[in-house]
Amino acid sequence: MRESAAAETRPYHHGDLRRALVEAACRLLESEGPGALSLRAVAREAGVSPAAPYHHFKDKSELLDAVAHEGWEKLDAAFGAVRASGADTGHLVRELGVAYVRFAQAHPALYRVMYDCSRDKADMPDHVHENEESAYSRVKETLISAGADPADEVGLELATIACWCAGHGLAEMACFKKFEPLKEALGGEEAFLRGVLEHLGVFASGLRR
Amino acid sequence: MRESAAAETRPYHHGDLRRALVEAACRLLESEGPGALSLRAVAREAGVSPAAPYHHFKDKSELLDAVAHEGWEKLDAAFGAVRASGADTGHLVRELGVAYVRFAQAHPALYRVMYDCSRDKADMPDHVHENEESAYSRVKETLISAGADPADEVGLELATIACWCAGHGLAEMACFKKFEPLKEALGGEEAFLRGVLEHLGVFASGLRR
DNA sequence: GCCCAAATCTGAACGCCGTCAAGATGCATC
DNA sequence: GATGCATCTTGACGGCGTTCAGATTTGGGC
Repeated sequence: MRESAAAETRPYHHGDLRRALVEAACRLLESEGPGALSLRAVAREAGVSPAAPYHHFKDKSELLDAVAHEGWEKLDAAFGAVRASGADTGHLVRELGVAYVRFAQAHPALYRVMYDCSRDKADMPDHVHENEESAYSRVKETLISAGADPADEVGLELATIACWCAGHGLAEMACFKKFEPLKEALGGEEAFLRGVLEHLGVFASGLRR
Repeated sequence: MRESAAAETRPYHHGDLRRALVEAACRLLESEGPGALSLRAVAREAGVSPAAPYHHFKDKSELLDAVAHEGWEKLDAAFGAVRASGADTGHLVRELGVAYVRFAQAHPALYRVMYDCSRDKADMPDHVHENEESAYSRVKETLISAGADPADEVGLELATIACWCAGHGLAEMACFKKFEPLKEALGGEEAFLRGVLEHLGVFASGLRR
């Protein structure tokens, strides 16, 4: 059994317990929510003793880091799909914003873990800093292809952060029941999201100031 | 001792244990961070047994709700101070945004509890819905006094949400070390905050579109 | 093919947590 | 002064994160 894993490092006893633990954690996260994500429960789900994870992760938080990393890569992929979908450049930034919120809504518990980890380390995950394929970099690229001046590094960075603020803020607001009447009045969630993004200005014309 | 409290309901044994517990929780939150905020630790800090809180709160989460409520009222007060400071209406919305981020930075643990509670209940706290003195309402009023059309209820609500998204997003981004070089390049945090807000469009002219 | 050191897992234990039931304590009213 | 009730304590339960000693498996050198 389990031939799909055990591909890269392949440790000793279990096949690849490290990977198995991360997958078990993601499974628990989707099915039971973030409150149910204890180290012991993950070990149980992976069919292993409560102490076993400590041979692969220093800490519970280090396991959560690995889960969060998985999440950021899924977000990267979602952004990649939007850019590959061939929407016209003028609306691409807004579409990334919508995709971001949709991701947060599709995986709310994972999204929460992602930011909890970031806050605890007072920074975004390493792979967002270094990787040119990261979701953050994709936003920056999209801003450039929408007409931003690549030479104005400061302005570009500020615009990227602004997009990120808007996306994260909207993702956290969109789940509040308080706004459901408004969503209905606008004829659905999609219209709500675009409505808020347009009122932020940046997303209206793809780029502005 | 303790004559400032014991004003409203005034229970029996302790003076006002309910209030004392909330205050103890806030104290722990400021001094030890959100990770150290256990029910038992709060009871210890308040000088009572671990089971005593259960006569005043159904749950740990109900105690946290009370702490969060305290936080939202402090935020209301901070917004009230900005509006009373007499900054000109054109920049008031941006100033509220800056004040929001400053609040989140001054009380990071409390800010986290405030939103954790909101997410758990899938909504903002009741007093934000109902109270005309709430921080949320103050943003809306400020938008009107900056020139928004009070008759366009949908547009006004969308603009208010947009402000809230921007503020919350910025508050969560501003603490990431990733952006420190940029802050230095811009000559300080204040410039960073205003820079991002301006790139969001809404805050630039107080209102747009 | 065998043995050893190292890597991996188990089992039991510690202290802390949230929560609950039963009993002690003190206030308020009659 | 006795009664009743809200309040607080004590002690217990199961679950948690973490550690450590010991059992088990593995791959590499002979």
